[in-house]
Amino acid sequence: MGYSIKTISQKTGLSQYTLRYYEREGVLPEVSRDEHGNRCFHDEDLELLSLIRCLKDTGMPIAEIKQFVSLEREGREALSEQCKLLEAHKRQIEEKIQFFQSFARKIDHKIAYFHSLEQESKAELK
Amino acid sequence: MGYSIKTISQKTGLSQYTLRYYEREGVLPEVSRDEHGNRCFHDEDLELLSLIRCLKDTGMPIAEIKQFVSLEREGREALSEQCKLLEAHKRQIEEKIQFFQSFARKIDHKIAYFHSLEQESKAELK
DNA sequence: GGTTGACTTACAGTTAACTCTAAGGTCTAA
DNA sequence: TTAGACCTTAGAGTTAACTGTAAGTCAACC
Repeated sequence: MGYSIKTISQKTGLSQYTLRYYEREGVLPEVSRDEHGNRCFHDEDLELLSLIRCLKDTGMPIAEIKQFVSLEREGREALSEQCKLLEAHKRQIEEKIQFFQSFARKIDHKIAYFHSLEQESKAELK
Repeated sequence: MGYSIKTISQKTGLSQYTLRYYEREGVLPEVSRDEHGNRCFHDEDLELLSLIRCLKDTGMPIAEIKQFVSLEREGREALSEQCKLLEAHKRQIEEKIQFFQSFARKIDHKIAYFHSLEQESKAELK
């Protein structure tokens, strides 16, 4: 019989506000309703949301996620299109990882430099 | 005799608007002026800006960068404080790298799954 | 000596991604 | 039967980080 918005909010870590916002904006396809008009999420929604989180947290803007999700509705004809999007995004993630690693090294150098300054200061006090 | 804002904008890739905004907000310490009141950047500014870019691009909010930079003015007493900030940030970058790597794998699985669906579709057409 | 171009300030506007409020419906437990 | 917990919508408000505009100064070129 499906999950309430509260449950999905807890399971995904996205606020109820955000879930409604995502549906409004078309990031999430229309969620089905129960007899009272309340949202009724299913396992497919949960699965899609997990992919959406993944895309979002790796820096894909929601406009682009929306595009990806809208291809979902077009079925098999759109599969290669979706693959292209994912592959392009994966390359971006990999670039980001490279960036982050080089930044981490840079920060390391800065930290080492700061430590050497501290040692100097201590030496002066003697 | 120092660099103009235009030069610095080109060297750092930050817009002139952004550079002024950073100074206004205290992300950048007060930049010295020439006899006409125009900003006159020096190599130290350039160096600090390169660290600022690095912190920003690895996800540090500018409010926190501001805090880090304000410690700069306090000289040697603040060094260990600055180190702590950098070290904490480095840990965050490393966590992000982990995250990104696991997300990249997840996207890989999705791509593989999509490819298998495509193969299926082709097989059906025979 | 007028125009062009780079700069200045103060302040208003924009964008993305939420986040909240108001006003209301429905169900359950005391 | 009423208080409380849940949900709904429409639409307004917030936040971070810029980005743009307006009005003005100054120097260099034609």
